[in-house]
Amino acid sequence: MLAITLPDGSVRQFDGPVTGTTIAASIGPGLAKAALAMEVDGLARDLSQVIDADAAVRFITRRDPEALGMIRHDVAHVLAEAVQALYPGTQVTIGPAIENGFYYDFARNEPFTPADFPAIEAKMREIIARNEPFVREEWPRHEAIAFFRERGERYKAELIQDLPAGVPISIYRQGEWLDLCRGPHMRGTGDVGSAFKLTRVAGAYWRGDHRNAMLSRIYGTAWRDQKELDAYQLQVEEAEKRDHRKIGLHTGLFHLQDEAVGSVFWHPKGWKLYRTVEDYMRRRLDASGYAEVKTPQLVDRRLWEASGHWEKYREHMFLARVEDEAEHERVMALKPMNCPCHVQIFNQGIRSYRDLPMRMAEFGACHRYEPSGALHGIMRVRAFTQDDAHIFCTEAQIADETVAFVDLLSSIYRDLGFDSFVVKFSDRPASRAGSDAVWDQAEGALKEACAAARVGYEMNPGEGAFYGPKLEFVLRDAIGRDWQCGTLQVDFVLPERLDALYTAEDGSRRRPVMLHRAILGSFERFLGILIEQYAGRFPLWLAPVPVVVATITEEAAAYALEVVAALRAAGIAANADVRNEKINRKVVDHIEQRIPVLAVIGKREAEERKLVLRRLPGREQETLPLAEAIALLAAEATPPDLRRPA
RNA sequence: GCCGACGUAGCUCAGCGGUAGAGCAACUGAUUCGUAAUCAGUAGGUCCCCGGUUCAAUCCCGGGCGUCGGCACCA
Repeated sequence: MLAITLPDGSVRQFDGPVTGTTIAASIGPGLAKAALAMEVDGLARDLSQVIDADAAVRFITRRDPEALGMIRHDVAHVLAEAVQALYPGTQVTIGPAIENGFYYDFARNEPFTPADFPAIEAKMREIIARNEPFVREEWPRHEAIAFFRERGERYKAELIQDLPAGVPISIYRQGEWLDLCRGPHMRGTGDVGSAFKLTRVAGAYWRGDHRNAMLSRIYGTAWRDQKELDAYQLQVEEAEKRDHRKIGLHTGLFHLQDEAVGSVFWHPKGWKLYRTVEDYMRRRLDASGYAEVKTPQLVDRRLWEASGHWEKYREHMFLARVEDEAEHERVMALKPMNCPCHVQIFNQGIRSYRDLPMRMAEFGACHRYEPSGALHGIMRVRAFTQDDAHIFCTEAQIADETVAFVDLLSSIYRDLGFDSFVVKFSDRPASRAGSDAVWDQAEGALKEACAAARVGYEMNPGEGAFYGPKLEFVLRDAIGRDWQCGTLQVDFVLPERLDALYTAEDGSRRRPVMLHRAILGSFERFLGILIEQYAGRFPLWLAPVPVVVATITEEAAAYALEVVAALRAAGIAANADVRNEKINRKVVDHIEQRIPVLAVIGKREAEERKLVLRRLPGREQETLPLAEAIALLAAEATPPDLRRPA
């Protein structure tokens, strides 16, 4: 006898080992039809799996959250079978479910192109229509390896070989085709349904290592039903409209061009936005005990050699070779970061423990020769400005400084419209400076500080900087891509390399710890994300043109110019639109230009000295006396930090 | 950097082995019109660059540059 406990607490007895299929059937025909897989004592399993001991069982149906992952995983198998059927000689590798879909990596001499999709999708629908059951088998390891080797599947053979000993080698069959897979799967290929679509092809390195062969990856999306797929595609289209590259160009914020790849040409409106954010940041830093500095752009290679950057990042630095009068060549580098220069300022004179913590900030313009494939709009560029600062402090001060930093960062993100963000903790990378003991200390200090600041984080193993562990504050763009913006890095190495010292209370000379920290990260990246966050329609305090005053008739033009002057006097960078166009046209134009507030005036308003305010792209309007309207707009155009009582 | 796709007017895009087209924008004129595109006209292009094939290349081929999507990288 064995007892199966169901989620509602009820218990069913069975004479002997049973499959999920049998249990589901015993509960009812509806469930028997709906159950795709099950969870046995909390672990996902095939429905066909035999249960031979008392267990808690929960059935997974199409409605359950796990179903999406299963559909995507199963459709990846279907894709692999279809591809091997159509393109003999193609080797399979791995094909996981991912956010919104799935992919499968294939090894094939000739890469796929989107033109191949219709044929592949048609073949996939055939396989799904056949509804072949997924059948799980466990094979002895050597047999599995021999089998895949014989079929020329060297990647699969390698995968099996590298599976840890003791892990069962499970094989899933779907009709004639089979694949190594951990499972679980749904009942058969028919459960995949028809709400899937291949989306793109891409190259991807085998096992994510650039020294390995490049495989051909096919991405797809898959959903429970057509409605979900349609909704997803609509969402993707909407997200694409928020793309900062499109909005930036369209609303005249900036442009990029071939003669300065990776550098931004900021136009007047974009630069206004930039300066608004910079001014805001400067006020926040001033109020938080930071002292701003400015350091050289071109610095002799000696300093980069001393800091260790030369050895590790020379390839990614812009160099300038100059000859002095004696024809000695000097190699200078455009600074790729600010920290070594900040240490030079710290090292001037003799520092006391009384000077610590010393918070040294710079809006530091940096250049890095980023690999061409990494460039992305203004989010990943070769010339950028960091809101950088280095806090020179004692080990004992790390926790307090981290707490203060996280508070400041949270407040700033909130002001700028980001209520939530992800924190990642990146610990020691394989290639690093400093001893393990120093790393233990640095990672420990940062973890303690996180606890003190009550910051939850996810681990990002091996992703720390070469000189120390880091916290990354990650924001997401419109298309769902994650970007590291803020960062806090603990560094015991650079003070050592650049010989930073202070005199302690007991008169001894000690090394300060350096905390490298940034909140926006780079202005370029952050503004790119900000544009996507607001779809180019900023709150009044950020908008380069917060208000446009549009006339209905030329008779109102004089009043319009007067209103604009009054708005500007109140600190609102308003523009007038007195073009000889219909008001309908003006409304459309300013919606497209992402102007947040349109003030419409005609003869009536001019006579009554009023303003009609319309929040674009909305349709509602309110009519206010001029002074009242200006006061309202001025309040809204005030940066949030200046709105708060001091 | 690697794999793939793409590069035509300011923007969005169509097109073709016989030296290019639309819509919007620009400019000119008319219209002064109360909340989601007024009408008419004019002008605008080394078809990314360099080679090659061809009687002839924007189109085909090779190389380069750039952009886009991934991968790798991200001090």
